Amino acid sequence: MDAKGFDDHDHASCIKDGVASAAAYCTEHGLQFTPQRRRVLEILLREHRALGAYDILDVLREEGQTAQPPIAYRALDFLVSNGFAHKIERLNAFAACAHIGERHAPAFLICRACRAVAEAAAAPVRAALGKAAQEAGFTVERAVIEAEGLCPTCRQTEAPA
Amino acid sequence: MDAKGFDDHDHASCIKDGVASAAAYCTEHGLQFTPQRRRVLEILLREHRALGAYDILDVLREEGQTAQPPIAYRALDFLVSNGFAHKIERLNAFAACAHIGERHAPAFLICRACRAVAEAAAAPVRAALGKAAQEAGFTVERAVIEAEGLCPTCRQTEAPA
DNA sequence: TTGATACTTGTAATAATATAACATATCAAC
DNA sequence: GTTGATATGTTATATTATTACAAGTATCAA
Repeated sequence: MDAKGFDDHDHASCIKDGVASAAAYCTEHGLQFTPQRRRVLEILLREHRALGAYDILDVLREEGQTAQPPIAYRALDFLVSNGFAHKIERLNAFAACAHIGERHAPAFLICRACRAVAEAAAAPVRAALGKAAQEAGFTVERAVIEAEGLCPTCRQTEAPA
Repeated sequence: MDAKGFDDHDHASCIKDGVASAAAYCTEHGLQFTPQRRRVLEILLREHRALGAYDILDVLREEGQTAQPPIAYRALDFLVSNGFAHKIERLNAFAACAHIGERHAPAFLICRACRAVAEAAAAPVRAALGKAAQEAGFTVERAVIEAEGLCPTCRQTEAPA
C-alpha cells in the first residue's frame, strides 16, 4: 500500500475509481449505494483531507439540499462501516478510503500544515501493538493509529532557507 | 513500563504517588500546582478510566463548586501539557498518567467492557510507525496509538462457559 | 513594598460535534 | 401488489469544546 495523498496523481480518476469501487462492492454485497451516500463519498474523495460532518453538510446545502446533521452522519456511518471512508479520531473528521475494496487497516499520516491525510501500511505497527498488548493480557480488537507531522511537501516549505 | 490499570494494586498509594510526583515536577519546573489542578488530577487518579471533561465538572459541582466548562478544560490542558494526564482521542476523554514524571509516549489499551484504560510500552510500535511514515516521506511528530479490546478480567467474563 | 508583568480563575455566551426519536418514503422479495 | 426491511426527512436535543473578557493572585525587580 502506498501513501497516496502526498504524491502527484490523476485526481479525477482517483474520484472516479473510488466511486466505481464502492459501487461494485455494494452490488456484490447487496448494499444500497444511494445518491446521498454516493454524493458524500464524492465530496470526501475530492480531497485527500479529512472533512467534518458539518463541512459535508455545508457542501450539500450549497448544492441546494436541506441537509440536517443526520443526513451526513448516516451517510458517513455507512461509508465507514463498509470501508469506503475512515474516521480520523484525532480530528473528529472523516476521510475517503484510498483503497476501497482492499481489506486493510491503515495507519493515518496527518500533515499539520496542509491537513492532508494519507494512509500507510500498518501491519508491522499492529503487530508491535498486539505484542505490547499481549504482555498486559489485553486482546486488541481495533486500533487507532494516527501520526501527526509534516508531509514531504510541507517539510520542504518549512525547512530553513 | 507495565500496563497498570488491569492489575490489582494499592490504589490509595497510586493516587497519593501520582499527586506527589506531579507536585515534585511542578516545584522543579516552576509550575503552579494549584488546588484546582490538583483536584482534577486527583479525580482522574481515582479511576483507571478516562473521564470526560463534563464528568469532572459533575464531580466538582457535587463538591459545591460552581464549575463552568473552562475550569475543567484549563486544568486538563495543564495536566496534559505537563504529562500528568493523557487525552484518549477515541473517547474524547482524559485519563491520569500512570507514570508521571517518566518521559514516555505510551500506547493506550481501552477495555470496551469495563472502560478501563491502561498504558503499554509503545517504543516498538512507534518505531514501526516511524518506518512506515518514512517510506512516504512523512515526518512523525506525535502519534495517537489506542487499542480497543478486552482486558484480562473482562475477557474471562466474556468467555463462553 | 510597591508596581509591573505574567499567570490563573470566574463567568457568560456560544461554537462544534453527535445522537435520539419518530414520521414518511422507498426498496426488495415474495 | 403487499409486506417487511431499509433509507430519508425533520425536529429537537445531547455532548464536547472554545471564545471573550473581567477579576484575582503570584512573582520578581526596582
